[in-house]
Amino acid sequence: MTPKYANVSEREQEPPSLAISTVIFALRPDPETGRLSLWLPLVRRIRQPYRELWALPGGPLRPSESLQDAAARNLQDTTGLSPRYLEQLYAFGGPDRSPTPRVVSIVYWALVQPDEAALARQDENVDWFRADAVGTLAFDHNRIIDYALWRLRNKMEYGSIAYAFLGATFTLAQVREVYEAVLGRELDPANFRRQLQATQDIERTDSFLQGGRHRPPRLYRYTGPELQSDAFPPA
Amino acid sequence: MTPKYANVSEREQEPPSLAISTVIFALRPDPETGRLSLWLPLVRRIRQPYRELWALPGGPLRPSESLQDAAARNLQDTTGLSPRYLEQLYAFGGPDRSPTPRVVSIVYWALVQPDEAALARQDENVDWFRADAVGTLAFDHNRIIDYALWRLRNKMEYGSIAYAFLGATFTLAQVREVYEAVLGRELDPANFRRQLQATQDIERTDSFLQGGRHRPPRLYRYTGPELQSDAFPPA
DNA sequence: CCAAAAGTGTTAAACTTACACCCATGA
DNA sequence: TCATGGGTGTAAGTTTAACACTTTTGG
Repeated sequence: MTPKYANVSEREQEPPSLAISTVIFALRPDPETGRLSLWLPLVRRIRQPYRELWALPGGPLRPSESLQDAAARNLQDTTGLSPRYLEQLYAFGGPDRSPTPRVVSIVYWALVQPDEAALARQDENVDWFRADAVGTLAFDHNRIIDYALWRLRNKMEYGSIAYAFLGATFTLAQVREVYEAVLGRELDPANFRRQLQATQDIERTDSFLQGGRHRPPRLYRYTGPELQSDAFPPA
Repeated sequence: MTPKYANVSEREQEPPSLAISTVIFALRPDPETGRLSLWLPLVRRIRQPYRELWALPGGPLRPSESLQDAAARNLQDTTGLSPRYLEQLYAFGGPDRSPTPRVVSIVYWALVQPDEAALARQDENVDWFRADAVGTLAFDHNRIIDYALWRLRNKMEYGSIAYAFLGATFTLAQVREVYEAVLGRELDPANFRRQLQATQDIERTDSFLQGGRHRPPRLYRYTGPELQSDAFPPA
């Protein structure tokens, strides 16, 4: 048993404060290659510490809102989007992750659909970056993003989160593109399509996506369990 | 956008306080059937709210310790054991999980080896319970335990955490017993043994476990990646 | 008609699963 | 020597993975 306070200076420290941050992922085509890739919004810090550096969107927890609600609000404020998927990532709280007053951050990660062009919400202090090229960020935020990426890829391996990136209907090739963008490797179209169809999570519609350069692919609809639903993990 | 404060009473609330709690799992033989089952220690609350009810061990975060360290200390204090495995579980922070002042709890889960008989550390206010029969606990602690169990079983499916329950050497049948106790179903000994041997995580020793009633089984040693290592997930 | 993506078929290899069987020991 | 858990063998069923092949559209 250690004594209640190791020394006087500790006794006089304030209790650590709490903040909520969010890693928001969206897929958008790379302006150069045209292939889908992962992007996320960052905000520029306007005060010390780390003033002028980019950081994850975040803020304090309000008295009456749940952790999840705080994260969702966060996301709404910085992107204007509603999350299709929102889940707690991790609580970061090392005594040295922030200079001076200690901050414990509970971090959420979210997936949003980009097509709503709301990606356009950029200004001097909010911008989107490729997930694999964010530069040096404030605090331990690079580490946080790495972890979020790891978790995203993990979930992808055996999950239905892919649909959180897509609209109400989609082609099987689009689902494959999502997987390829997130996992960073190519997948066999033939086998992939069969694996998808083997899960009961999607259902074919009678529509086809017109306007492509070749044979129009059939559209499908997600019918599996509620994505993200709410508050709690058992995903 | 919601207004900054919904009403005056909210403005006057204190910021939520932070606590660390720990779900500590150990395997011990059931006093009746003799088969291994999951147990965890709980502490009796000595103050309101929920006075006299059993609850997860926990306490405040000290100024200079990391979240992980706080959880480890917690565990040391209540069981006298060091965790072989300790990982963050989830942060619980609904505005209504505790009457009156709001508390955000960052919960860890741990696996310990029971053989050190330190299970004996029981007194009026600390006792061990079967994980599937804890009764009604304080706060949302039943829910937390359910989630910890879910996560444990999940990790078990494709992981090497099983070894965290065992000593330096063990028989393959012991590993199987761990799996059976946690997953709650029987496994084919023949196939299970082969699957274990197929992973590179264990290595055979030249010793055999003597004293059984039948043919002495060979002892093995874990040689895979550090269990639990520290601070961070990428398990 | 041609290029290219959509979509189907086929087969070898890998991995599960179930269960028969032999082995070695304490009693 | 027998009962029992330790340990090996094996064959059917299922899943994965690679890739050839047919279909349908826009140009």
